[in-house]
Amino acid sequence: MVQDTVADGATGDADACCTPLGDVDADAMAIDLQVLSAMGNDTRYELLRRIANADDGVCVCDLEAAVGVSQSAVSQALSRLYAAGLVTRRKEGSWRYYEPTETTVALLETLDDLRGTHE
Amino acid sequence: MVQDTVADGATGDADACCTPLGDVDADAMAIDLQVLSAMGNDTRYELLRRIANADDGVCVCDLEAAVGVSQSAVSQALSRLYAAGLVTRRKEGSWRYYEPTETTVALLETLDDLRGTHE
DNA sequence: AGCTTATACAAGGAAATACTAATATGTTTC
DNA sequence: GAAACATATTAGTATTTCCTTGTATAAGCT
Repeated sequence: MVQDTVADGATGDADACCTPLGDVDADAMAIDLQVLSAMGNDTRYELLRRIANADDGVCVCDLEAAVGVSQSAVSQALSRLYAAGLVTRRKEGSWRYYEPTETTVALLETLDDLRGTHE
Repeated sequence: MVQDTVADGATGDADACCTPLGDVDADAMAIDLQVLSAMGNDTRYELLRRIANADDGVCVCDLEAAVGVSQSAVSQALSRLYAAGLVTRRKEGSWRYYEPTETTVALLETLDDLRGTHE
């Protein structure tokens, strides 16, 4: 397993205020960024919420009606969510059903908890 | 408390495959999107990780050395993280120390857990 | 086979983003 | 108060993003 890290430019000279900081795991960062940037968009977030709300899989046609963008935009958004590991897709006849992954469920739950409790 | 929701375009006619989907809370969405889009960026994610890694607050000068962008860019990134409620800032002399909020800690932990366990 | 429906892919453009450079503000030190 | 340092703000720009239109693929129907 590659254990690459992003270099810490400040390593070496400890100035008045500057203490060297722990490095960031580059692989983890890449994965997390995929996830976060995929979720962090109006259209995709809403699609994800709707997919997560439904108990069973949701087909694309449902989603198209729900969010205010073209069929093509929905398809692209879903592809991106899929690439980020946030949804699974299953083909059934000519429809395609999307379901949330554990990652999606866990993150949305965390977000809900945070909003509920504080601030 | 306002309980606004994003309208579900498909409400009413139930087609062959289309079932109406639960609506998405607009307030929750706005907050979550602030958080997710703030975190979902290379520079800001790395800053956040470094801030979260440090036990005590981190001052901007540390961070500037660590990530490969200008002082101005770091300042802007930190402002955005602050606006999203992901860090607190405290002034001490001419330095400014940033610390992670509970939101940051919880989300990064969730992401770590997810990466560790599956896939 | 041809038509319709469901979804994906490709190309282009408008809008948002994230940076740099320059300047401003505030703090410490001399 | 002036110089030096730490951070923020502004303005401009290059890149990226996200959507639309148009086309392709694939399945179901007649």
